Amino acid sequence: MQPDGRGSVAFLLAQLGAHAAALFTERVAALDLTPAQAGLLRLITVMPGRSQQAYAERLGVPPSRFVNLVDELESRDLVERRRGEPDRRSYALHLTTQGQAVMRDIGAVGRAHEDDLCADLTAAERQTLRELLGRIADQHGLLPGVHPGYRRE
Amino acid sequence: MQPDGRGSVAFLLAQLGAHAAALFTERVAALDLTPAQAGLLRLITVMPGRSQQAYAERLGVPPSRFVNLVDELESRDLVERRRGEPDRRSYALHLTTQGQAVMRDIGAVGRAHEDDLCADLTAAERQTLRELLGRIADQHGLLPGVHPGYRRE
DNA sequence: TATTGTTATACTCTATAACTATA
DNA sequence: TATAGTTATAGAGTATAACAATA
Repeated sequence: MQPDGRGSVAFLLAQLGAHAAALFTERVAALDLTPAQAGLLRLITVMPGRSQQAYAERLGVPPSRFVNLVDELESRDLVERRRGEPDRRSYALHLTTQGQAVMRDIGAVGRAHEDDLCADLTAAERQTLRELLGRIADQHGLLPGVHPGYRRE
Repeated sequence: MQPDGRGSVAFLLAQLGAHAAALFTERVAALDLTPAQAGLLRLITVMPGRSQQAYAERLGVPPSRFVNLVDELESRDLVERRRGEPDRRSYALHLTTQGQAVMRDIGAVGRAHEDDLCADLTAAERQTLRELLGRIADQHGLLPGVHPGYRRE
């Protein structure tokens, strides 16, 4: 523990990260989504039309689990599987119109989440914080938008 | 996603938190410990001699799981159960001499972990980061030294 | 009767690997 | 024969609740 009694950067990151993730889980639950589902919707938004394999690999999720994730979203008409062309073994994933609408809701949830979390910081302080955290993320090779703890949500 | 393409503070916290936790898991595994075991050893160091119930409540771990945690540490002679006085239903927990030695190893691991994580930041930047993170942690009522994600490690 | 700690059990989540269809 | 996706299954980890000892 450090002189201020709050702990190291590493511990604060782990502690706040878990807290932020738990808050986000609650918030997207209001949209009847898990964080994993929300994350996949976002990824498809950013890079649409890829194969399931491509998304699964990027997220670090084993195929067997990924199928389930897509099944849930497809059964709710948020995501559409389209047979691959010309390789008909694969499926390309796309958001439906409903999926795009839900994606906008997720964006609103994300902004509320951010404001709640940083409520006590000024705009300048948030910017400083984002820069410092971004530097660490860069240095450790973390992909923007890909949650490492994704592997179990 | 933010203009710099790295994401919001909230997302960076969740992402880096999971990454930091994963790195720490690897490091303490070298001591043949899980993060949960290391966390309990630390808690007993800070406030020794309390009842199992007191520790379990503080960590937010259900009693049935806590028993297991103590069993593992006791079987390795790192922690000792002492019958409560005068209430003989309870057990007070203490570190053994071996447990104290392991606790020193955990401290060394923690410092290496911190240095690795913050390698690219100056001392002043680390301090700034710790202050900003500490403010958020305070605001959200997080207890120093208590990992929320503790509930499943 | 209530409380501390323990044990039993059922449930959820996961990865591994077998399987189907296309190539 | 190899690959994309799917399904089956067995294992790990968890919380709930029944239990034993002490108050």
